Amino acid sequence: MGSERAEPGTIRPGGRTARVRAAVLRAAEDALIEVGFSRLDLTDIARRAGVGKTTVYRRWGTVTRLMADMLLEMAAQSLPRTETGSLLSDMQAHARLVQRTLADPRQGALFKAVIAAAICDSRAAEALHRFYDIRIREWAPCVEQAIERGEIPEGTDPCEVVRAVSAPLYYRLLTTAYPLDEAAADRAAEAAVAAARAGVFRRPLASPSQP
Amino acid sequence: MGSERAEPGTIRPGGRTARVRAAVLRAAEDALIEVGFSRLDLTDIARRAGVGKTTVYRRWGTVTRLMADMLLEMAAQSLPRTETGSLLSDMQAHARLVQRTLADPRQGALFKAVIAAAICDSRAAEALHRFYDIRIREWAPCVEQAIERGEIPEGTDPCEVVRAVSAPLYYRLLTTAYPLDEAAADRAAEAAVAAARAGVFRRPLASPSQP
DNA sequence: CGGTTAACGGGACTACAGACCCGTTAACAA
DNA sequence: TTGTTAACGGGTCTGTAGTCCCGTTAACCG
Repeated sequence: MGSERAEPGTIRPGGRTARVRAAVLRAAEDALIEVGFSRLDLTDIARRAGVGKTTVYRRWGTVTRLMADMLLEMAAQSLPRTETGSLLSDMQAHARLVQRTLADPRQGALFKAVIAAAICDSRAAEALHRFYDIRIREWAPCVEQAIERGEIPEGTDPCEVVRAVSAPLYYRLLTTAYPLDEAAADRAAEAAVAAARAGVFRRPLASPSQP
Repeated sequence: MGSERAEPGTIRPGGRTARVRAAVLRAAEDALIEVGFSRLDLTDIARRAGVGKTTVYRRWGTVTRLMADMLLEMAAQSLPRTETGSLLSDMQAHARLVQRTLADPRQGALFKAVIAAAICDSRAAEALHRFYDIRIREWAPCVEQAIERGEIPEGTDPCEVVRAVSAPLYYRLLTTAYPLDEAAADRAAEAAVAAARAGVFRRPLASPSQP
């Protein structure tokens, strides 16, 4: 993120290196959509990126590490959240965002691929966990405000509510052939809010939400 | 399943073939746990199974098709469901079953792997969808009885309720590093039941639940 | 039983992903 | 600028996953 001073024995993230990284990540994304996760190979990605394959093998080494780096990049681009006055509307907005993202052929394939990568490699898994941690936390304030408004009980774990909205959409994407439509998104939001109102997501004691 | 008559040009699923299939599926499962999905290769599986690698390549051809066959096998072994007198207890039983399965290192790795396979290959995806369709339907009667008892509204889609129980557990498994404990299972069951009581899973009109 | 042939298995062959070597380019400091 | 060296890239080599050929085994039939 920041710019480092370069002393002897120091990395050089400047111009060329950054350009190579961007080209490779973009090429990897393209290749991912075209040939799918399992058929990805670094030689092909290097060719697409117009970069020496030695470079790709030296910097990333494996497909899954490259995917982990893609996740870092994805996490860096933060998305804006809406803030209407009601928890249901906010969670509906979140659900629709997730639904539109996963339903889009390109983005959907990308998300499936990073999940597959996380299953295959622990570093990719770590990167994926960080990514979702960030994304989920971005929506937590909506839930906190709902608590302050008295819509849902004191002590409710905000992140659990936000996850409860996402979960059914991902589950549907991965384990069924049904379309990810707006109705599914709305149901996910309604279900999470109903459960939150019922006090299901209250923390048991004074323990942090993220152990 | 059934036994066929063998006319010229007919398959021979008898003795040896079945034995080979069983040995290969078992070896694939072992290999999966030991080296992980991404490092699976058919030559190694053939060696583990004590079977000619030509056989494995001829019958399955790719890792993902072998995984699809594993899913057929998994779907064939049906599990018993509990039937207490209350929806919450039934859904808690379901949630605990899913939680214990996914939390078990062996089974957890297996389930992650078949999901990864489904992401990589459309045939494996189809097999996975069938598998979950069966598993989810097995628990639907609990929800139907709850409707008859008047616990939840008429017109509730039973499968959607059962999926709502599983979803948060799978989401937690795939996108976080948090442990899949009993508390998570209970929360999943409580959330689904609360949403069902609120009428979130009623079908919009007289349309079938599975389009 | 014996004949037919689906299915298995050993071993040779091939293509190519990934490793390695070493010369070239261009960040960064002075 | 100029020097230093991190990082890039072309070319070559190698291990091995996956294919192919062909002889062997054992299901299934009559």
